[in-house]
Amino acid sequence: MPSKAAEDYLKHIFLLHQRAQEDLVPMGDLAESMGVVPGTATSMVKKLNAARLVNYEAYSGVKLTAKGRRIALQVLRRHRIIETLLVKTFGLDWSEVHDEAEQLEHTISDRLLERIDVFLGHPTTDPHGDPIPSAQGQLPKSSPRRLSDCSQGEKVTICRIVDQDQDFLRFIEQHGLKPGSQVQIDVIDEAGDSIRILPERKKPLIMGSHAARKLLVESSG
Amino acid sequence: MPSKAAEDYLKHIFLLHQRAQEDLVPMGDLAESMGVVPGTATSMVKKLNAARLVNYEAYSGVKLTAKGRRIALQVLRRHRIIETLLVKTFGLDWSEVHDEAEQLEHTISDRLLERIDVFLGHPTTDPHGDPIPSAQGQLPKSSPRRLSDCSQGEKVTICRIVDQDQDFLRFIEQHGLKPGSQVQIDVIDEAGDSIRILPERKKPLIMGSHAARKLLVESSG
DNA sequence: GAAAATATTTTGACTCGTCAAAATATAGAG
DNA sequence: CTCTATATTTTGACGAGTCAAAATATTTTC
Ligand SMILES: [Mn+2]
Ligand SMILES: [Mn+2]
Ligand SMILES: [Mn+2]
Ligand SMILES: [Mn+2]
Repeated sequence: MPSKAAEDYLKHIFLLHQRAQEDLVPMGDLAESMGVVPGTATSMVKKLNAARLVNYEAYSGVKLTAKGRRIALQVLRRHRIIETLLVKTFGLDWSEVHDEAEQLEHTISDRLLERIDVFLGHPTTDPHGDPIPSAQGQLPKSSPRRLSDCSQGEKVTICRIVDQDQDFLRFIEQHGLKPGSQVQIDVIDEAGDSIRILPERKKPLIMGSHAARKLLVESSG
Repeated sequence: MPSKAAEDYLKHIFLLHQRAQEDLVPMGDLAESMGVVPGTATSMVKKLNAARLVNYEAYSGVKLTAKGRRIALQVLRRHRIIETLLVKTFGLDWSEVHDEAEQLEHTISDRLLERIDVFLGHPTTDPHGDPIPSAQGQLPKSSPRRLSDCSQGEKVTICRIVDQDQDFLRFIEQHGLKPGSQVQIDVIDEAGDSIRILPERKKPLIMGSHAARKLLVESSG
């Protein structure tokens, strides 16, 4: 029943809520994330509130109701399954599937989605390592560390890249840092705000800690 | 650049033009085909006219310009390739893919479409036997006969069903009359306005000539 | 060839999602 | 505590796509 726009708002509220520890998502953050002017976010959120999909407190922020959360997770599931299909089956580059999925997530029927899920063999993570919610809306939770928090000499496996920016993803790919790749932490330069890492097959590289914070890892072995 | 609605109008104008020998498509027909009120069709057609996608003559009708035709064929290509994907790859029933494709045809990028085309091995007809326009907008033309025009005793192969109605398609399927199936004309009952046919593996059936007109065939062998 | 029937266009209104800019509330600095 | 900076909401407007119903044009009928 919710419109495409409404689905996107719910999804963005969910994601912003996840990444900030705050209970309420501020309207400014939501507007920025949605790429709209703040007043637009306010008016949409009021509609979502009237539809009992969010709880909205003026001047404080917004959070999802159980119903809103359910829809947000469904949209996320669609998005990530579609991305997986585009990369695995049709060979699109992982850096270019996000925008396509952003549209398709609102267009594909439940029936088709489940067929695709079966076709892909029920994948649990998308090409960026993002977990795929189950059809029942369960999000397999794990708490991987950030690459930026690892200690010198450690060997870790990249498991997730939390940034959809095309240029960043291409950068990551060029240095062989896709989910599943192993790297060793070579040097941590606190003063220089950077980290030097040794990918398995590619050349060593130095990346700023801001970028390193966007790579999630788990211990190898 | 054209909106989803505009794409659909162009497609419908193209299809109506094909099926009627008239040069101009009347606004009433277009409105009915689009499922909108006549005034709505008029206002959209005026916009398409302003965008040089159609030539519109008040109180007479509308026809596509070269540019409009190009877009219509692209949309048709998308639609039919998507239907093929849904049936062949994801196993959806051919009677239920039309509505889904009606949406997806406006959502999928050119890049993805070409990947899907490659994945499917460049199909030339969709699950209903409708020809798929080439990427350059060439529509392989053939002029198959109608089942209703066949003569008694003839053996023919069904090659196309020109009706997207779910119930009709399910009826066709139940009697083993999908594109590719062979049938023999058993009895032609002019007075009763019906035709009796013998499918290969299924039971004989009698269908009205209105329905028989929607099945296109070619001579077997 | 006039009257009636039918088709088309026009007008005015509505919803949705959006922006610009004004009004207002809240948070922060001193 | 008061003033200023920042965040949020309100207001008024817009384009897209649509409908209902009135106005008008065209076609058919007699
Ligand atoms: Mn989206
Ligand atoms: Mn992703
Ligand atoms: Mn469509
Ligand atoms: Mn078809």
